[in-house]
Amino acid sequence: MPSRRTELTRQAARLFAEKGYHGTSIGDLAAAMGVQKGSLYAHISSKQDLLYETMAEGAHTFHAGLDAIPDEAPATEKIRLALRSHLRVVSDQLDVATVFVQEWRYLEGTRRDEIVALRRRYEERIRGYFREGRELGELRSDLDDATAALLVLSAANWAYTWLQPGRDTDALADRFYDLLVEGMRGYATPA
Amino acid sequence: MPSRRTELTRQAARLFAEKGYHGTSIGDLAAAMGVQKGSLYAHISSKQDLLYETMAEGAHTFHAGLDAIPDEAPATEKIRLALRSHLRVVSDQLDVATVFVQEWRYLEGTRRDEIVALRRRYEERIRGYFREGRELGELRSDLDDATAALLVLSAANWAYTWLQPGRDTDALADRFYDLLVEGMRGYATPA
DNA sequence: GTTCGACCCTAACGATCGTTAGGGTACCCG
DNA sequence: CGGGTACCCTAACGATCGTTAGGGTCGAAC
Repeated sequence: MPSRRTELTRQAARLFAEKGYHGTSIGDLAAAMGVQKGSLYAHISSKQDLLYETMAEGAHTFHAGLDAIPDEAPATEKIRLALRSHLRVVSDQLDVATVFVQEWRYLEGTRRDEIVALRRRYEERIRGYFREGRELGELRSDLDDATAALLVLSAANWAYTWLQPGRDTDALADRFYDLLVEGMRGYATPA
Repeated sequence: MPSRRTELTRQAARLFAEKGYHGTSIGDLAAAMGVQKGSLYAHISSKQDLLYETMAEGAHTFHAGLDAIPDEAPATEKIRLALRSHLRVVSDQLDVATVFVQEWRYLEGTRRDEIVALRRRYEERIRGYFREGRELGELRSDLDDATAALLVLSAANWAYTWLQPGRDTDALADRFYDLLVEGMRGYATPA
């Protein structure tokens, strides 16, 4: 049985995703919990807490996905698995992922810096896969890996807008991956 | 000399992009105009007006970019030009583009439906280029054009987060295009 | 020289915001 | 039994929200 505290963060993620941080009032949160708004302050010390916790959970989950990728895998495989992981996280925790992408700028103070740093580090891990793939000869030697990483990160970060939970995200990720690796041009696949 | 009215919509786009719609108060707008907040209501009838106008301007500008693409061009060229156009709009009107992507959900009533429909139509025009390219044999016959269009739209819609004004957006667009067409794999480009 | 439109002011409205203080109930553990 | 912990209440706080009413100034047009 989930404690009221964790239930509150769940509802916060849901409402922040749906109406935005500034668009969600403490009263909305309280109503979702079936409680008077003053009562929430037995669990939190400010509304910012809820935003921060949602963001921290998102950052952790995304990073944990990359942590599960074996170091010894080929770089191309790491890219494929990273795409899979990312889409799976977005699908499994759509609310958290939505808030993570959309509402980070409403974080204040040190916490904001912390989350921004985690975001940046995530992007750099992805970029690293591409650099590795180029340097080890798995990818075109003339590959612009920064642009390639940006393309993958765009697809990943945009996913919350269209991904519907319950879909086979692995297959989706593989479709993206295939497209990126093979390209769209006719003669690239003699099929 | 720009009228105060257009200056107001400009400032609104800037502040909405920076702090979000709900994060921007009428007082903030008034301060940016060097005016008392009540005075704004000589120009608008509600805060929503400013959001709607920014959105409408964004929708119009993006569509106008596609309108300039010649019908008789090859589909692949249309895709390349569409990417160029989109990135140029984002760069030239970063505030408007940011609001267009981030704040549309705070529109209310009929206006919201109207803007959402324009968004959808824009996406469909892009998708059409890919379908055309596949059917006319410019692209792989087994191309999943929905996925390919989604990839391009992801890159386009995410651009507001990293694109800095003043950069050569045409070159950027071409890099994206090249990557998408040729793919990342080594043997796809015999150097 | 008066009328008109564009522009801005002050002052206040009712509503809602996030937050606090202080008190209360119910259950578990010693 | 006593103490603690988890949870919720009512009532209010000062601040800020979007919006309105009514009045005022200025320059251009007729």
